[in-house]
Amino acid sequence: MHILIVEDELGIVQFLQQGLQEEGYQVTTANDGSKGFELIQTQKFDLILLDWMLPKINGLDLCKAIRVKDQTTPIIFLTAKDTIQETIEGLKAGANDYIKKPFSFEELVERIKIHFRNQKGSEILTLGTIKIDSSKHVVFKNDEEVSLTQREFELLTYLVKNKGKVCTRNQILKDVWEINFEYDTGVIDVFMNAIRKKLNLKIEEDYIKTIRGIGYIANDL
Amino acid sequence: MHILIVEDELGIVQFLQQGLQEEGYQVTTANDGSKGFELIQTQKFDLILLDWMLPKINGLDLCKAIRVKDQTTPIIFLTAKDTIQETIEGLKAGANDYIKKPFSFEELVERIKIHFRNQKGSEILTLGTIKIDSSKHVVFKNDEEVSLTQREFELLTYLVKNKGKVCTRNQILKDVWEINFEYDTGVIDVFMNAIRKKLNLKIEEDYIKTIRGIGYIANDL
DNA sequence: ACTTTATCTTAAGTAAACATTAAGTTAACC
DNA sequence: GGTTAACTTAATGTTTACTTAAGATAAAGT
Repeated sequence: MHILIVEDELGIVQFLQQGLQEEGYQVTTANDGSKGFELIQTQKFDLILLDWMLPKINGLDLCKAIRVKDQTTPIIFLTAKDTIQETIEGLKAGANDYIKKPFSFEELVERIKIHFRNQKGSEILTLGTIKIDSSKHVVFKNDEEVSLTQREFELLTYLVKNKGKVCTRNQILKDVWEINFEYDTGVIDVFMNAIRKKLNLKIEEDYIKTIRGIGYIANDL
Repeated sequence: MHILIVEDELGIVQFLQQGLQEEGYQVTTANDGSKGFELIQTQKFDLILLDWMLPKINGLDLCKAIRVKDQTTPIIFLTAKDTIQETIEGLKAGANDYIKKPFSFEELVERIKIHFRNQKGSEILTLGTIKIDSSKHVVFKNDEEVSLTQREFELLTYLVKNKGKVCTRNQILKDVWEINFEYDTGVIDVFMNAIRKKLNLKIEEDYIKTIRGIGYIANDL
């Protein structure tokens, strides 16, 4: 789960980043509104924490800008403003939640969890920095989208689902290609090559290793 | 949209009921926890407003009891308690939001809307610059009306409702055409072609992408 | 170090899936 | 009952992915 923090006060940023990372989240930070906006254009986040008062683009405008393109990613405002009118403005701009400073870290974590539990099971498999979202049929490496064909996708998914276990060529042929008889073909090699190329995986010491004479194995490092 | 209010202070109940009804919501009330629990067993609500201090069963226990059976209906706590520890307890029990008394009616309404907009049928669906008004059965692209036939409309709506998720050909055939068996037909292609033509969507890099070998996916860009 | 064998890599041929058009069929409306 | 619009089927064209095959490279065995 990848969280973006857009906040200019360094103390708060560090406090949040450290705390959220300890909770197991991947955290990216931006110290002003326009930097935050840039990050959102290029990367995919699962949740956004937004300060109200920000240099360059303020939180409210940033929130509106995000919502033009993306209505789904949860946005939580962090703010010292505690007038009701401004709370309402934020919610109207498309925010999903609102926490007043000073807030307790525990409460923030609980509120974050609420938004994640609302996002129903989109089953995301991971292999190191590789993410596979089967409902979207999309693969990310370091949050960059990589386009795979049907077979490439199936093969990669198969290896990742069997992470840590050696998959023999015959098993792969049986489960991915549905070829149930002995058959000498080089198809697997060709697809492995394509996957490694597209995901930029080195043959030696990377997430997918070749077990000579047997097959392949996937592993987080 | 049907809202249940579980609250024992008569003044607040009346204030909320009247206000929410003016906003167009259907409102049902319960003045203690056990009565609220009974209502939930027998009726379906779209959102529940829950007081913390209640006769018979308190709000926290009621919340837990609801969540045993139903994990999805949004629950918002209304409470005078403002200690962080208790806020957290409420969220952990499965509540989705938390408003401290005294609260502004406007803020409450905005928070209610947040939970509804996360749910289904907000009547107007959007896909980038495409707007679908399902109640009026009308589609706009860049605010220009586009006339679609029944099936075209259903197919587009289906894809947009499942925005971000791949819809397989079989799913589409099942859910839009109500064909539940394997059947080789090219109907989907023909309608996709019609939709793309009418909405002027390019095959590459547009709101509706083809996932070769699987189906189609709609996405805001 | 040479041979053997397995895997990697590339390119070209083949097959499958999709896009597109037109014609045929059904259903709705006047 | 005739006419129109919508839906489906079928045929053709186009694109993309899959497979085969063959040469290059790397690992294991002698």
